[in-house]
Amino acid sequence: MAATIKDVAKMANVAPSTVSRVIANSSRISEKTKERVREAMNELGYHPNFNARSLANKSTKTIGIIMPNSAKIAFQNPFFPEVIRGISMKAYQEGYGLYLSTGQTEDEILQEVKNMVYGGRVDGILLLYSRINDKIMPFLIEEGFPFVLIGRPYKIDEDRVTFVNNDNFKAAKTVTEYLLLLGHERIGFIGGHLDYVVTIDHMKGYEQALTNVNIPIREEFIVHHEEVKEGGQNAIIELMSLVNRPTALVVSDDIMTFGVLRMLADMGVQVPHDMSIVSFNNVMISELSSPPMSTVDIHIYDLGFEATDCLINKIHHPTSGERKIIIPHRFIKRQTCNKQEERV
Amino acid sequence: MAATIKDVAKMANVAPSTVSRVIANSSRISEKTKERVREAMNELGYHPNFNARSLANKSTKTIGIIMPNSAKIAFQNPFFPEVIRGISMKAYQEGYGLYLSTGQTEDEILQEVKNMVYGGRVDGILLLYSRINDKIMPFLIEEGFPFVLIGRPYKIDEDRVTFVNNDNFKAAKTVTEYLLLLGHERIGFIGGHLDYVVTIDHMKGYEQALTNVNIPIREEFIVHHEEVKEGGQNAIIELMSLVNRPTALVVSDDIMTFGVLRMLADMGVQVPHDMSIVSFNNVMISELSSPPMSTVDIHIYDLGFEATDCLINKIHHPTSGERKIIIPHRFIKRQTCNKQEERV
DNA sequence: CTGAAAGCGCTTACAG
DNA sequence: CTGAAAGCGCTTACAG
Repeated sequence: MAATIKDVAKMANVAPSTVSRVIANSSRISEKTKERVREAMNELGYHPNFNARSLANKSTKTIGIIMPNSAKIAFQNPFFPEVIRGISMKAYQEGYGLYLSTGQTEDEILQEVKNMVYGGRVDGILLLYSRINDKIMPFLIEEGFPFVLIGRPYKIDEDRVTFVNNDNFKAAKTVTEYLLLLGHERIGFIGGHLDYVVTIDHMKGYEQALTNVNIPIREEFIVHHEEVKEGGQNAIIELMSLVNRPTALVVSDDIMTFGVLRMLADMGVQVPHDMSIVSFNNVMISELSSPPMSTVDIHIYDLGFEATDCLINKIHHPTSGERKIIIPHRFIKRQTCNKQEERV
Repeated sequence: MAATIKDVAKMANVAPSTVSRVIANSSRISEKTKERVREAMNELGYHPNFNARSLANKSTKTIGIIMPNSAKIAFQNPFFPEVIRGISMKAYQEGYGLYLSTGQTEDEILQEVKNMVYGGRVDGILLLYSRINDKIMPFLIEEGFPFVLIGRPYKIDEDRVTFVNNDNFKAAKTVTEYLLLLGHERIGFIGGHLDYVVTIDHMKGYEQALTNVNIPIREEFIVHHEEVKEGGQNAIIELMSLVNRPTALVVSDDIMTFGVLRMLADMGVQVPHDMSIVSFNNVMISELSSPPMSTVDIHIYDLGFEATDCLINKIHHPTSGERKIIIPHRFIKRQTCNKQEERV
């Protein structure tokens, strides 16, 4: 049906191998024949067959993107589209395509990854999340397959994986200190599932800030929920039911904060007057909350962009060492934090 | 490196063709040899090479997803992640993979589509948007390549394309009538770029509702912006600067409505007391606006799911006719609409 | 500077 | 029920 390299060769009166070399723009072919071949290609509307090329080349020029149980959780949070934006931009620049994981459970995803790797469907993989006891990363390490993690590996394997991350510990410590300096002493923490390394880092930063000023860590002030939307709302119910409520909150994710703000408004609790809040991510919509939320911009787009850069590097230079990149964060002060007055 | 069909054949003492048939689970192979071959496959950790299979098969088992200039606009709006969720689910069920467009300009995207089609990179394509004067769809029609449109084709080509859409005209008409029935007479419309068919349909529905009750359409009440976030905010400035301001608004997109609500709050305009608003999409975060927005749930997930179903059908039965599917919508009343009192 | 040939790892008529 | 052979459309040593 479609024109092949043979058709072009015939029309240009050369061998198929020559056509192939013209496509690759080999310097060993004369300008004259290049011209002739190119004309034939245009004439026939020739386009190289991707699968044939991949098979012969053992290179697909495509990157696999692995999200945590894709449909259910991941795409509910604007973090993922935004990180994919960054990935997409860099991938396009470098002529790489994007292949998306679709599995729901971890086992399904692992199976997909195996198919990608063994089947030669992608040249490298981007892991968009970091979870403890995850099976995907160990598999990739074991296989020596090029991949880059967005986030950081938990404890072990630190030196065996390239990753792009924020300093989430420090960011959480800083915003907690900020609340402390505003006079808050009863500060709660709302985070995602403790399986996620980012949650752990946020929590540790929060705890460290409290410990540094000798404020004991109160278990009941720390709540975790997996679902970002309902999670924020449920967390608030728990926290506001305490006899001794917190006056300020560190929330691990902006979408959770939307839930928190919504629920607080329903309860008639004024933010920031009655409750101060700092959050993380600064996704596109964060500035549109009511009131606009103070949050840590983690430069999600850059995470994706840099990770893709690293990955493509690894694909091209498999033996180059592992890299650890920290994308700087920036605290964006908006209107969800207040000085806490002394009022017994 | 990786085990091939030949290695398996050797180990199981059969011909490569037999191994291939075992993979395809051909009924012409005896259970005995199937068992033997499968053992060998396990032993060797065999996984079929994807590119070889695609080349021989002329089928890739992957679907191309085309978004409007991917990075910049598309992923800013939760519509796209949500529709991809639906796509992802159905694709996974049917054993299809997802390949994402990454180009930024229309020309770049068209080039990508050509590569996908001519290069045999995907078996079918999902167009996630419908824009007038778009070059992608005509190309796909011309080539007779399997694709499904989410949205509807504008005027021409109605009968030559399979599409999955909402009745956006009717939905817009209904919500406008709702505002009318609440006593509003000065109703504004904020929409996306008029290139998008969905914007046109919303606007026509809005206008029809007004015309039906003999309210003249006022140009200055209709504003369009492409950017969802800034768009909503800019639109409000324009509308509130009018001498005779609207008392109610039909807004084409929930994220725009977030911008509208934010800006209105800054201006001290009370919603719904001073301004009623209805919106479209009901994305995940819509219920978390302040106040929670009344919006039309268009079942985005279903759009993606059904479109994928249609596409896979088309891939399997290329000659079956074109289908037009309308996903039902549902108006979700929350707290952004009020009865309009008579007050000169 | 160019060509003939082998090979990438599968599938699928064809033959038996 | 199974095998030998040709073919999918490229690339790339090897030779000249």
